[in-house]
Amino acid sequence: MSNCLLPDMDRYAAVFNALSNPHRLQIYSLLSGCCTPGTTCELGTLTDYCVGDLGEHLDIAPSTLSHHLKELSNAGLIDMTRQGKQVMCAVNPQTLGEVREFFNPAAHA
Amino acid sequence: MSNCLLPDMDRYAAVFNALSNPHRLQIYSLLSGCCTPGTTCELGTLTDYCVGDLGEHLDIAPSTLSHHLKELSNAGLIDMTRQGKQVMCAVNPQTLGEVREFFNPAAHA
DNA sequence: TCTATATTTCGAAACATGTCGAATTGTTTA
DNA sequence: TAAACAATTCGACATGTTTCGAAATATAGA
Repeated sequence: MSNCLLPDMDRYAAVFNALSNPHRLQIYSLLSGCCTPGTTCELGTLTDYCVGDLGEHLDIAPSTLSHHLKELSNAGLIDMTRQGKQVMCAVNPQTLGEVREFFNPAAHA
Repeated sequence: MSNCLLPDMDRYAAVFNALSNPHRLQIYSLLSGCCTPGTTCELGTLTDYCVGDLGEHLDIAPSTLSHHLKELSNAGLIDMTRQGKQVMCAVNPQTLGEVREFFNPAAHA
């Protein structure tokens, strides 16, 4: 059994590309539960936000936000599900696990 | 003490940007010691390569390789030091540690 | 000093990205 | 059904990225 990651190179590159934009990284951090305004960091506490609530933290046009969310979703970093008028966003835990392994491959051997 | 990462958002975005290109990610993986040709994965075994040796794995022009190495270096992901005619490249362990914390912040609390 | 080897810098072309406003789609409530 | 709210799609523009070849720089050895 190999930990070899080279075959997945393009997929990991796409994941890092999704995190390479400050706005997208901020979105991902918010969903990761890091530094919710008014709280101390409760890391590992994944938090759901609807698109509109995310927008209140970001100072970008709704269309731009939508574009960034699509990129995060396409990369597998977040899941988006409609609930009534709103669309809820959440970290995809499986992809988070894969990225952790990428940087810390010995830890799961 | 807070694990808050928001102040470092732009820096992390720059790190992920450096890893967002398949060629750069392959360079970083080679230096990380993952999947050296002819070996099984010996992860955590950071490996040094000179620029020319990296180029033999990549099928890109030397000038392009040089550009990518500069990006990885600027992001703090690798260190480059000249040794005679050659320039040796190696993973910067501190930045690797910071990225690990980004995805696994509870682990060091 | 001259030559060979290793790497970088420069300039240009092709391509991708981030951003917005306007228009559109989906959903709930009056 | 009509209006209001939430989010997305589309088209356009400015900016940034990837790539190369040619030229320049750095080092070692004859």
